[in-house]
Amino acid sequence: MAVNDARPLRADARRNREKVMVAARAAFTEHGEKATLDDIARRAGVGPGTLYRHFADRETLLAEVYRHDIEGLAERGRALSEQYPPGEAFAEFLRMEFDYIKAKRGLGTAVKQMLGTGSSTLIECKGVMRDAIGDLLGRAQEAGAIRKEVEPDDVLRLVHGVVMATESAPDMADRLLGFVLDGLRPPA
Amino acid sequence: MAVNDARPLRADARRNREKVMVAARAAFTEHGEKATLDDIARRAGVGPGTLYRHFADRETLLAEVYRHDIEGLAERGRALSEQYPPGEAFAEFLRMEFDYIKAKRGLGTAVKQMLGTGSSTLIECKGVMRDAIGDLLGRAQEAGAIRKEVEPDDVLRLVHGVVMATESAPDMADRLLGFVLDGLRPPA
DNA sequence: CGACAACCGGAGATACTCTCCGCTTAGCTC
DNA sequence: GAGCTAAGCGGAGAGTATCTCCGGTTGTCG
Repeated sequence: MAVNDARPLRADARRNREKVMVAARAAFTEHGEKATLDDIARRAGVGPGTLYRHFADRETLLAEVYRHDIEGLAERGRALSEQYPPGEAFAEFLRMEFDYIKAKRGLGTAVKQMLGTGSSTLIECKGVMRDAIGDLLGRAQEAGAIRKEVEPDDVLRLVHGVVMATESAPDMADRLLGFVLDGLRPPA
Repeated sequence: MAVNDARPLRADARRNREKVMVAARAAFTEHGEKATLDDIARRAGVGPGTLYRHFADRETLLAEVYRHDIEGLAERGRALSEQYPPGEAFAEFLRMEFDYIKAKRGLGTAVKQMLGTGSSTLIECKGVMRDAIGDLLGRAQEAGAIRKEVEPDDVLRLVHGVVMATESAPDMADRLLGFVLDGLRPPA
């Protein structure tokens, strides 16, 4: 729906969709994940009806904003693997993912809750992240920096977990991420 | 409020408060953290007004239910330290905490979100857990099973994180918890 | 038992999500 | 550029959840 229709959106519709996305990103960043949709519509200068035609419900909107960000993250991840040695690149990527979710107060938690509902957009996001992590992880493993039995999903979840657990205490983030990374390294 | 008032509650009020707690625990376990409060009141056989006099809002109620459970957990934790050797007791406690939050679908996430709001009940919970963990952690550290620089707060947050991250995939829980525990052990 | 404070409960104020539909306008055709 | 058509707009409002207020009721104490 609204994602891949036969004919392209009319110009005004496309504009409005974009305005809503921008307003939504701002609102979610500012008020946490529970910004009201009517308010987002108002900020965007469109009626609630317009917002809801483009995004079926609050979760869809949230997921769409998230998807956009995730794709940017994965992109930067690919760049990392060319700038750093394998082990470093991996650790650096985790820190990056980290900073992102940290900047988005509560968004991570909200997204996590939605994963249970089976949103197709989020499943897509997960795939994108899994690929990005999988690549870096594979290299790190070949280089002997990370245990062989660790899988991309493990990393995905661990990072998410640490992020969520430190949303209210960002200072601890690096420290905890460090412990987790140690747990992924091969035994000396 | 309603926690430590000068005079004790009237008998009927006390009864109602208890009925609401029971209904709330059932509802939260059954419908996840978003069971409606009016529904809880109905189940408990009281009016919404009564519910809201005892528990200022949804978060307060959730926190109160949580507190009750946490105290039980901490109690069981103390028992563990007498049944197992230090390192084992510690690991076993984490698994226990784990199973509890897992059983409570989504409650962990909800509680976590509230930590940011500074609920006094939850701060108390955290204190209780920190003490329980601190004790087991201290013994494990003395026995050389866990690194010296690990602090109770680290453990608290890591476990919470893993729990939240595996709410939608409980099968991975043990595995991830294992990685985290490895990260807390002294380097070989 | 009588009086009074504590407590009850439900009607309803408020707020939010999401829908429906009459009006507007972009974009194609001639 | 004028007219036609369907895509799109936006706001009124239905549905629902949270939380409040207050007239009536009931426990408790002298």
